[in-house]
Amino acid sequence: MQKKTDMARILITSAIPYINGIKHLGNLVGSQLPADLYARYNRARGNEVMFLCATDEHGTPAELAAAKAGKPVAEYCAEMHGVQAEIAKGFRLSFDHFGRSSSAANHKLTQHFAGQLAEAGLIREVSEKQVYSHADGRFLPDRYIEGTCPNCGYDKARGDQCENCTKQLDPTDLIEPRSAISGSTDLEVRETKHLYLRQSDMRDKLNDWIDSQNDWPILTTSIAKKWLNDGDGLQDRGITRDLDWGIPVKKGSDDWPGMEGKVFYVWFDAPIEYIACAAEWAEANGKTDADWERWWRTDKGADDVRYVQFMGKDNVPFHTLSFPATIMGSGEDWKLVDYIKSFNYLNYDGGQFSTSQGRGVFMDQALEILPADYWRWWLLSHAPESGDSEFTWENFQQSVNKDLADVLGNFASRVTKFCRSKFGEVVPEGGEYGEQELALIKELQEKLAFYQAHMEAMEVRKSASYLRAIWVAGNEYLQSAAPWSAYKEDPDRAAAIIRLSLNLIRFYAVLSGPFIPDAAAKMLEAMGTDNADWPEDVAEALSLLPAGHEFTVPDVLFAKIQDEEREGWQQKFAGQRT
RNA sequence: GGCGGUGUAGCUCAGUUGGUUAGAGCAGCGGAAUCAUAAUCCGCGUGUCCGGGGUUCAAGUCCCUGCACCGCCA
Repeated sequence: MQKKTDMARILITSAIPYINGIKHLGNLVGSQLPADLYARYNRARGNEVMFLCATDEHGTPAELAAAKAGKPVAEYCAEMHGVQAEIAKGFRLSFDHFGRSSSAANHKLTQHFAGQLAEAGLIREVSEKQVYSHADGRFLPDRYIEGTCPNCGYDKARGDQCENCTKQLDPTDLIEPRSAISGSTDLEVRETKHLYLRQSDMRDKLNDWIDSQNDWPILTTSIAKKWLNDGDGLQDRGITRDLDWGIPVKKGSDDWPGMEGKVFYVWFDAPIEYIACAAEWAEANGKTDADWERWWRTDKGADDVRYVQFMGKDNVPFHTLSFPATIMGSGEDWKLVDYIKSFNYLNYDGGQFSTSQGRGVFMDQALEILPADYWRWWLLSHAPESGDSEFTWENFQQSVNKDLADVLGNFASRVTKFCRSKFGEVVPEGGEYGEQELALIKELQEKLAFYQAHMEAMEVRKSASYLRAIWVAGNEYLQSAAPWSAYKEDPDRAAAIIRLSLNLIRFYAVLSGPFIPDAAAKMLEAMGTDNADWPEDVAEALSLLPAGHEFTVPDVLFAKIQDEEREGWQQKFAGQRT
């Protein structure tokens, strides 16, 4: 049991997935899944956890996807949020709340932050020229304007860059520009006003803050430093757009003269949703403002909170610079992130996973073919921490069959079935724990310490490898203790070995829960207990199920992936998603 | 073009502030055992640590340089 004084408070956020479509396994392993692992682990250790995620809903891509689906954008987003929430449940992502960046709470907070920043003199107005499309009835972002490249003559150059000659372009450079949405050439350059966040003014402050984070991974700090120091240093960024779908530009609750009809740019309101999500959580659960503010306001109880963010490496600049600039610039006591855990990319069979090209396995497809635990285990034990990593079907099949079916699943099976045939479905009585048991306990105590240390450091792969080693230790013990031999001469000795082994199943269930929650629950259920207390003392934990305690033999925990199945999936997922 | 990353056994990867004969898992080979999802356990690894040069008593581990692949940015 946890002592009250050990209890920590951990705020965890996962990068919020964009609303447009279903994410692939590379997205999952880069943020939501490791965040869930960490959340589950901390809950299991008795810490108080607030784990938040949401959908990122604003911006042009959402509008276009909705138009393509023939639905109003709000309706489209609501629907897709439901789809993503359902899939998250399927993967057992244990969010305390899965919010929406389009929520009322986020509208209010985003407008509030903008007001605070304006008051602090950190916002400036900029008048700029943008392309307006009469046919589309909207301003076009640079990349949605196509035309002929003045440099190389390529006729599908985009307004921001020519893909053919890679030359950086301005939309006005294009010859015969047209809308990439409608193809219309009825375009007009209009003068429009936008708000910019003066990030450049905060460069030194941000730099000092980054410098003070000496325990952050190099991947994280090097990206941040690059943006801070590259060229002319950190640039101011536009925080508004001429769009319909988004959070209306306001200064707190007041109108913002000259900004009528404009919305905040998605990069500005998306991270604020981390905070708003907590407010949504409170509202959804009948809590008060104070209940969520104690996670986010250091002047309202959040000073002892440790805040950890999980994300893919492409998201690092926003989390190390832009969002902190918003927080710091507000002049209010909002919680800043304490640790950023970032991930590299997962590749698929020799190439990249790609949402736009439909390449790889997507979250919904994964759940259609195998239970969540299979994916969770493989993805986490191969998480791209030190560099990009590679998914192949052969590796997936081998790892899952060996680790889950042969090492863990079979252990539970051999122990429970042996017991049932010799002693019945009850923890057997007789004999005592001897030298072999003491040696095992000592070994487990050591491995447990390493497992915990790696989990706390968010070393995902290493945690997985220690967990696996803990499973293996059970098989080693059973093999050398050989209760099937002992039973013939000394049934009491066999009883003691099996009593310990049955306790090991419960022990494994508890330790494995963060990785494979469904199997862990099945193991506990089979052992006829709901005691999922984290083991502090291994010897104590392994005598928790006493002689006479009833259990049941569980069904096969992990069916093996057959060669024909693997080959079928390999083919099925070889092409593009249709 | 600029910046960053990666390049270690057939495969996926570890290698902490440079220090004894470079490691793990899987695959492969041999053996033990037979309780179990033909699962488990034990034993077996000379691989130019991408190439070249340098610093050092000592480099996979630091510096320079070349090559390959990848990413980000412009």
